[in-house]
Amino acid sequence: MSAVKHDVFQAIADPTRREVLRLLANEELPISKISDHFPISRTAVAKHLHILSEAQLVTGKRVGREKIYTLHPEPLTEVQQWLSYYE
Amino acid sequence: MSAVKHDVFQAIADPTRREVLRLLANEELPISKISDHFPISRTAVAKHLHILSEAQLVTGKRVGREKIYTLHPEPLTEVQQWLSYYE
DNA sequence: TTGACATATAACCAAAAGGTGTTATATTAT
DNA sequence: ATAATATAACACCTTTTGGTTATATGTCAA
Repeated sequence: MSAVKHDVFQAIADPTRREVLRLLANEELPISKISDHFPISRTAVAKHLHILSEAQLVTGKRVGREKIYTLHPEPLTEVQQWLSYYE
Repeated sequence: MSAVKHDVFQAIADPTRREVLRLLANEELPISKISDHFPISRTAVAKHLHILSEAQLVTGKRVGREKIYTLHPEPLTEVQQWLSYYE
């Protein structure tokens, strides 16, 4: 799970990660709140968030003992541009 | 390679498969011609084509001893629609 | 009819993906 | 000070992915 290993196409390939992005579109959320929405462990959700942050789709800021994740949809334009070829 | 249909998001996650789609955007091609463009074996390319066809992004028609693949970009609209949420 | 060609199929492999549970560390509330 | 909370960091496991090679089958050309 290194710094530039995951690209945006890979990041959005997983349905759980797409749902995470949807959640964060509405509001910033800590890991615990995000993992409440999924039937998997908090550890697994944290890994998904790490992959999303490698793709620069989210950032996490420390607030007290929580880590609050924020959506950054900008990298999705790469997908958009790739798709535009087929319209 | 499961019998379960591959999702279009998963299909386009792989860079080789995205390149295959680009090639087929210009012209229909048999497997052998497609695999000329990649440093991997013909078998590997055939597997990628199988995944793309599970996602309904390509179809293959038998012509003599060749199998000619054709692009069908329609399923990409699912990605387009998913992306539109973030614009 | 024989040989070359195009693809299919099968067995196999290493690495990555997606998950688990446990333990450690930092922060907050009592 | 202690207990509870939130996350991080491991170690570990199973399945999937992306690739290989070898062999079989069907088609075309000489």
